[in-house]
Amino acid sequence: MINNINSCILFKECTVYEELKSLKYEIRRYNKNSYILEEGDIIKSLGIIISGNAKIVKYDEEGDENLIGLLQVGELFAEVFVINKNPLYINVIALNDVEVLFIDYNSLLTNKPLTRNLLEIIAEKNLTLNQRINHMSKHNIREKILSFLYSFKTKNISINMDRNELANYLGIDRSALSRELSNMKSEKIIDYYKNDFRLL
Amino acid sequence: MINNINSCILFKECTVYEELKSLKYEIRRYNKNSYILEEGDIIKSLGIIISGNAKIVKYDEEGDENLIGLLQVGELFAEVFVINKNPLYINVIALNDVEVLFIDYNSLLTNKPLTRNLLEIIAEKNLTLNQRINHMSKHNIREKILSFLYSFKTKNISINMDRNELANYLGIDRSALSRELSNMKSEKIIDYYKNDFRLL
DNA sequence: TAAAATATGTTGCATATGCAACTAAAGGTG
DNA sequence: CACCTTTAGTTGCATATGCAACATATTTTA
Repeated sequence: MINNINSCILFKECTVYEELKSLKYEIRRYNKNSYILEEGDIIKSLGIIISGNAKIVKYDEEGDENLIGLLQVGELFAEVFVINKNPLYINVIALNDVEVLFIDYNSLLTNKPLTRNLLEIIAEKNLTLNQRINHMSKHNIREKILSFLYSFKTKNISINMDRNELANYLGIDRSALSRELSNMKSEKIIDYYKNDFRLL
Repeated sequence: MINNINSCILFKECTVYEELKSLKYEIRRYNKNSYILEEGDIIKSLGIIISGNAKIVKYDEEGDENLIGLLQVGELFAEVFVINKNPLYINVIALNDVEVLFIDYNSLLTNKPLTRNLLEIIAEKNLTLNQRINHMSKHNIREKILSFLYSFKTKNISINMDRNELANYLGIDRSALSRELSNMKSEKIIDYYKNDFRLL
């Protein structure tokens, strides 16, 4: 259902149907576990999930699968590879039955609002990556956690990662993260229950 | 001298003079040590260094200056803040007498080749940041170093960072970096002299 | 070329944190 | 509800690495 992506930021302040009229695009369907994009591909279209879920993975030297991210309806993927004409070094795999809208990059560039939105999306990712680097650059776990929590600019924080994901995000060991969270709780620096944190 | 920026990637496959005709822009001059952009500013123009050098810094909680990067002739700065309309959280300071070309973002968007180039620049930065995160995510110093060196895709590597900068880039201690480099040299995993490295 | 400044290497030491292995709690499923 | 799976917390231990302080090497400046 194309309507699903009305909420996609790429179409911010646009009507999907209207914009698509002037674009070169196609809709493709994928079965569970099939490859939507594969390492080495050179792609010329932006992909947007219309229905279903997908994962982005990378295989390391030993061939182990490495989860980079999850894709939900309305999410864009692999934009930077399209823009830079670089061969993909990630894989995008359907987690269930998935529909994808592919928009030809060249035709998208003729559309000013969409181009502006694309720029915004990538610039936003840029800031996000920079933020993560800032957290990771801190010299100990406590500072990493605090850097992360402060970035929410509020005392009450709900995060959308479990402990494992948070540990990966900050580049630390899960058990060490748990340990330090405990310490900080007992020192009354923070309080938390599950994924809700509070700065004291 | 506007000619200095012919090499700027923003003008890739363009003639600066030609493109500027259709753009809203201005050229500003700054004395050594003056602020080109200041934390908190909301900016609507992309800046490009035409002459001189500048630094990008951030002040931490204690007010200590933190070097984020250096700007040379032809380099773009603070693009992501322009695109996202976010207030700046960095400062750009002239290291000597500096001339800056400011191009109004809205008018730039009307120019397809420049917009495409801007997208490329930001996408490229994105990949660079991702790469750095990959290095930093490794679990020990040796792996960080190797991840960094492998990313050059060649056995002979010249880097443009000194040890201190490299240590910061990888998020580790300088002396620990030196130590590990020594170890790797004596184990004949790598060889190096100054900023030239070789994978064995 | 001497002297000062900067960059890199070395080393001892303390400890923060990764790792492994386990326990406890929560969530999901039939 | 009982069972299984997933997620989170705990703890002992070994060690990699941060830190500090110094030594050496290289570059810059006058």
